[in-house]
Amino acid sequence: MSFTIATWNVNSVKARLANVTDWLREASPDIVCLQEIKCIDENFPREDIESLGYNVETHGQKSYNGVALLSKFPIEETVRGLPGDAEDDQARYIECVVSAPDAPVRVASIYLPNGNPAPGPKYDYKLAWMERLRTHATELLTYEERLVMAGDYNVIPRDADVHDPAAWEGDALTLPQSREAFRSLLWLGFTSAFEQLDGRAHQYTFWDYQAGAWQKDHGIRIDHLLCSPQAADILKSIEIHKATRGKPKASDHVPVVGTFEG
DNA sequence: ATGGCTGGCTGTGCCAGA
Repeated sequence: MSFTIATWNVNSVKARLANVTDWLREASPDIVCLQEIKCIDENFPREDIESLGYNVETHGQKSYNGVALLSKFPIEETVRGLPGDAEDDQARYIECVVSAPDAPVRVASIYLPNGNPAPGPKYDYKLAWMERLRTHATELLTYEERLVMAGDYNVIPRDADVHDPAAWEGDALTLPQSREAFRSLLWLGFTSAFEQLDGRAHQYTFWDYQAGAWQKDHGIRIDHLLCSPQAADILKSIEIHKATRGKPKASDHVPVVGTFEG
């Protein structure tokens, strides 16, 4: 039996509620990682989502950031916040164990810091956050279970993942240190779903609201699904739901959906 | 084009995003 895991940075779940519920109805993903919900847990439109058949876990924050995990399957346990820094109050990580068909799958919804301007304190925070993620992922991989870390990584992995590499030179999303930190995550043993199963150039997941970026297809690919070996073994396909970017009141990101055969 | 949209907020413009 197959199931799907999606990731989508919605850029405010309240402003995007109609887009989100429309897409959940049309695509009917089994597990969904949301980022940038931009609201506290109490204000998440829980009933609207639950009525579509989802269990809901949130890790919200006022105005900024905020992540959530939706699942048609039961959610057995939840971790809120990326371990490793008790001082960090930004809601950028939630992890759940979900009772997927045949076996549990551990799923993390990740909103990695943007890091601009670089250099500077925001870039330092980004790199420190990536190092904490690497440490946590290293521990999770020792469980040898199905693990998918999906989200907005705010890293453009290759020059082929941006319309004009020169225009992004020096940006925190492309700097060599950012790419190296992303690659070092993969080297732990993760499979990046798109690069493994598709890998084509210029397949974007984000288009800026400004300067007609969508109309000119000036995008970047920064939303990724990273799979542990046990998850990669059952990964069948990966799809970027580009059409959602053309809808009224669209998020600047689109969903990315992986299909797994349990 | 060193920021041209969009969202949140206690705001009457500013910060953040990528």
